Amino acid sequence: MKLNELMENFIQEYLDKNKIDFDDWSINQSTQKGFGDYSSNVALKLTKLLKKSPLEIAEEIANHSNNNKKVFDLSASKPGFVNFHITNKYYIKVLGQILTEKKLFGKHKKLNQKANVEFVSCNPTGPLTVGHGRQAILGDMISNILTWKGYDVTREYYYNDAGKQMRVLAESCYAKYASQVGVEYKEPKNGYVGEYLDEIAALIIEKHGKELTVDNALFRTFTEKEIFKDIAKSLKRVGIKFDVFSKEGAFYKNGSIDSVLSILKEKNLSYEKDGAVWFKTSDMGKEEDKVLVKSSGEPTYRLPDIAYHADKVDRGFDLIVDVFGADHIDTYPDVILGLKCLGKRTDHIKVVIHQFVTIKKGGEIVKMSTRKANFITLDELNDELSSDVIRYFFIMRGANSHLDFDLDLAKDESEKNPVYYLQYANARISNLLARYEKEITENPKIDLSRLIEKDEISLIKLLSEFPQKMEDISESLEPRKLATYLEEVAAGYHKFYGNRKVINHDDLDTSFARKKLCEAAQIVLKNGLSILGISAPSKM
RNA sequence: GCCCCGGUAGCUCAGCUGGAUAGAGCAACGGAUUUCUAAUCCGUAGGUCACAGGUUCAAAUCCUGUCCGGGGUACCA
Repeated sequence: MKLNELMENFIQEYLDKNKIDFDDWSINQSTQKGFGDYSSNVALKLTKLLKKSPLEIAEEIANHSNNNKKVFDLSASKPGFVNFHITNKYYIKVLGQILTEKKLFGKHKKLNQKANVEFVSCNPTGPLTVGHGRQAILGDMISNILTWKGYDVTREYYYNDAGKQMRVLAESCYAKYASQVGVEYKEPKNGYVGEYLDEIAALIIEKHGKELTVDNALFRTFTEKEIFKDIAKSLKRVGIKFDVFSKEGAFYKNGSIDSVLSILKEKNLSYEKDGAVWFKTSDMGKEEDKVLVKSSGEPTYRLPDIAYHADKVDRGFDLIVDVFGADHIDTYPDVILGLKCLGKRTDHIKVVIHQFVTIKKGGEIVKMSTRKANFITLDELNDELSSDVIRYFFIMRGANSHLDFDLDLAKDESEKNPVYYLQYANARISNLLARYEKEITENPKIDLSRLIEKDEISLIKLLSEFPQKMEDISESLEPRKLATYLEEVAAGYHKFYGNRKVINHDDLDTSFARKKLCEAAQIVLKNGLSILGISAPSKM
């Protein structure tokens, strides 16, 4: 049984025995030293009900019969906490478990459930920016976390290959083409102007000659293909691959957009006004109705989004995660509403919203716009920093906080990036283990209970928390928490390493036990780093 | 206008489903090194948790209001 269950049972037994019906209590890690490893507020919460002083209740609970003396001792402390002191014996047992389970330690067994994670999903109108990078890495790590949790994960990229944006892109590309072949053509209003389009135009000339006219479909298809190639390349450089690409166009072709419209109309949830089709969102608690089909006859993004999500639901995933930028905060509820109106299941959809990245360059905040081409690309970042550093950089802040990305500082600080701290801990262990094998050839008996020093036990304690940590993270979908945890593990290891000599010819039994602890620390570090998609080199 | 996020050490940020004496990294200062890889460790200093009310045995954490900063807000996606 898990540790937290054992502790919960202990308190529950007390409540049952005294016929107290009460469940508003919890057990938390103790923040203060000297009060055990975990503590419960149950006594404090019970004061009103029992009309006794909290300390008195706490003492009563702490003193009631404990069937788990091998796992924990108890104490009560002011103002009324029940403290659990976990025994070394228990930790030693977990250490043995880590060493046996190795790569599987903390990993959930197969759930036989499918999860879909949609992320990046930006239209192929230009290279990926640093802003997209945050989402790419966040989504990738969330996918890893869900895989670790036991899901079969599909990574999906959805984009619009059919709308106005792509038309403007095609025309912008033609404008570049025209200027290169010496034909007069006015650039479209709000067109794209980035240099990448010059290159694509040149490529079109090279492959298809100079005689093309503006209505040639190549300017759309070729450009889309080229830009997409580029996007895929940028993603690959930070270790990201997608399983499925869904195109908006497909939902026009297979009729699902029409069918969404007709269902909504049938249910009297849409109406026509000013030549447009409106979604009666105001009937469902929204402030105003939203447009589904513009008066031009073109749907807004909302409609295909609903059709696309309906398709995802129909594909039978047990969990659907959408990773969106902050601009979707107002819009995704419409999509969910749409699904509900179609009678689709929505309770298994999780939306992770991340705030935007603001870029500083030369001390100035850069307003990013793909259209105006004053963006910083993920590739530029990649040219300067390693994939490991980039991955870590993006999740060092919570997704829900703005990320001020100072490009100069990132380069400057890449040497100080905490990712090296983690990697160094791992490299240190590798080196030590190799050295151990070389120097000590005897095979002493395994006696892990020789680990009794404070720094040893607290390291094991940290390691033992890994499975629960992953459990929490797979709920909250916050990779940052894993990074923070791994930093603690690395710190715990470095501390242990500084205090204790592992290789000691005069005490082989202790040496061996310590070596085992090093192995366990490495197991947890490597497992964690693999989830973050960060390498664990054995030498640095 | 409406919506979202943030305001915690000099700087960058953790902590926020309420719990005990508010943490880490960087920067500053002092120490440890014939190294099991110092990309490390130990210590010192640094705080009115934006402000004001409220709820509670208990508030950085929850509620209300105010101020400041960032972002979003189309018949663009």
